[in-house]
Amino acid sequence: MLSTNSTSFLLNKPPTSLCIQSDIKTCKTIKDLVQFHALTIKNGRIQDPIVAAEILRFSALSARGNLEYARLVFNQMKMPNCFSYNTIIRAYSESKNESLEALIIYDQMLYDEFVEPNRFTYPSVLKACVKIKGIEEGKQVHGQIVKCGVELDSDDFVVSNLVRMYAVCGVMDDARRLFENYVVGDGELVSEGNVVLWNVLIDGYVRIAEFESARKLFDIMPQRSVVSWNGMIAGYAQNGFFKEAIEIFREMQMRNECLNYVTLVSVLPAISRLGALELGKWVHVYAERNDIKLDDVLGSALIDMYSKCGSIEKALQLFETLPYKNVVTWNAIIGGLAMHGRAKDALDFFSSMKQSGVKPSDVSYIAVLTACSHAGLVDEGRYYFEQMVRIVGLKPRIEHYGCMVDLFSRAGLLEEAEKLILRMPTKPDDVIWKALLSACRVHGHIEMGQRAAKHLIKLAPHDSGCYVALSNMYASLGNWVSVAETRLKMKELNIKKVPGCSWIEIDGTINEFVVEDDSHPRAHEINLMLEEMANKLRMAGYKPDTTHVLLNVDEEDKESALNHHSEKIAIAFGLISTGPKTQLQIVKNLRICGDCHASVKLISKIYDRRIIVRDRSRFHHFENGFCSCMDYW
DNA sequence: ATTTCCTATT
Repeated sequence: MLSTNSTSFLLNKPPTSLCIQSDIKTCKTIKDLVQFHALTIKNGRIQDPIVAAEILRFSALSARGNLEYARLVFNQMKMPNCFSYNTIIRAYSESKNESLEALIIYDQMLYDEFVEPNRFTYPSVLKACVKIKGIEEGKQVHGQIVKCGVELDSDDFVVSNLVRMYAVCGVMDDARRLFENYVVGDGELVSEGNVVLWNVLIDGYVRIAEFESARKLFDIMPQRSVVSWNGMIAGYAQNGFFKEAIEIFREMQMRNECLNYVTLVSVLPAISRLGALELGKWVHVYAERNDIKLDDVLGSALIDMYSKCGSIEKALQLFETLPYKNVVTWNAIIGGLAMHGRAKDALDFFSSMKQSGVKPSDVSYIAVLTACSHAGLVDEGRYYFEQMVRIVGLKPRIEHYGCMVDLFSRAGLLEEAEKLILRMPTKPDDVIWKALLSACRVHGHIEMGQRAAKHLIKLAPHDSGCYVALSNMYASLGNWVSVAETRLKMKELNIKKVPGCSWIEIDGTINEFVVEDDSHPRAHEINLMLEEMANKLRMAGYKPDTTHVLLNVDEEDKESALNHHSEKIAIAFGLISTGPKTQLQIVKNLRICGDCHASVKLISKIYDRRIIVRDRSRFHHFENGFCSCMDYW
């Protein structure tokens, strides 16, 4: 750009005057502060404890501060006052990895006969204990608080940090006891408007995934802040309770509760996972209309939402508009492209990322390897794996091995996949064996399939996945005796197959269907549509591929079973609920089966609809009889 | 003069 030159010229001009800061309030940068500091040393004002404390505070806590400088200032104080101790302790407790230093200075403070820790000291000291995960240190500090004799243990800030310390360390019994002693006096609930204390305890239950206790407290708490709502949403979302997260979010809107930036960032992953595009769009519009800052963090969450909800183009558009992109933003778009099977674009973005100076993380490589695996780019996958290990020096995680096993297995390089599993340094998990097993089924390699299944059963004896995959493999070979044996074994061990489940969002409502589902209010119309679809498919010359049906029953029954796979029901519902040519978007919990894949291709042509299906591992864009995955999946 | 809770990517 032409204008860049003139701008940088202006920026590079040296400052015309060196104005010495004479008041700390006018200091903007650490340089200003150093000048001011020098001045106070020269004129002796540094001896004034208040001036010294202010200098310390600026260097330790202001946004442009510098902890090293603060430490030097602190070390030069002959008699640091309580305020100075508190300031430096707080700065260290909030530091990235020097929190232990906060405890060391606190210890120093205890030995200093001229100062006593006060109610401003302990929140930071406790925060430092949490940071270093020091429950023993925390208990000691708790004792010191109780013993100090000035009733610090009835200060809101001290108590909520104590409860937080126990809660974050997972000692919920102690956290609860403290909370009850403080909040409930004489068996009566005392409401002091102390929402934070409630939030902290709820957060503790959420952390150990005790959602019943968390929800109970949330429901009865006398007052809720936006943080209470956000905590529940984030907790549900991070633990896989996506519907619950969205329900709470909806309830917030219904009650006209104030939403903020954190609310949106917390609910978006849940929206992404469910593929609720309409709701996701609403969040985007809400942020724009309410001046919620669309920065790299919220931007990354939105990019992930658009790509997981099928709108990879919208994700790309948004990506271009973000002025600042961090490594997560790049990972989101590269992972999105990979999911949509756009391997070349994913690799191009990966190189732009490096070019723009953002260092790839291990997650970036997961995205890149996923892209290779979905497109069958075996050599490229090998190349990037080697690059990651040998050049970038990242230690491969089990997920990276998973991608490589997947890459080899799908490409039919089963021996190489198995070799890698046997020589990888970490113990292969069930995901890895499952990747190999399902490839063995596709490529009809029964001996290796049985070997993989054996490992799988050992690793996850009560997971239905391996039995289903095994029985699938036998079924596709027509070995019904072995299918029956496998099924019997499942029955004996009381292992239930995870039911196939698909959902489709219509007018902002998520409609969920399981196999052979007829519980929907419009079930009758849906069934009529399913019949019509089957007829039209047959007229188009389609022959159902019944090897995907596990039962040894009549061909006719098998066909009927196929027709009632959850994704077909969802599509039928989509067809009757939307106008002609409207694009349909389906999300499925498992991988789409071969028969559904083949028939949805035709359905997209017969009904002239774009149909986007997100299955467990990737996106399929069906249009005019073809699928974007080019049948490689 | 100071202090607490909730934040994205596979």
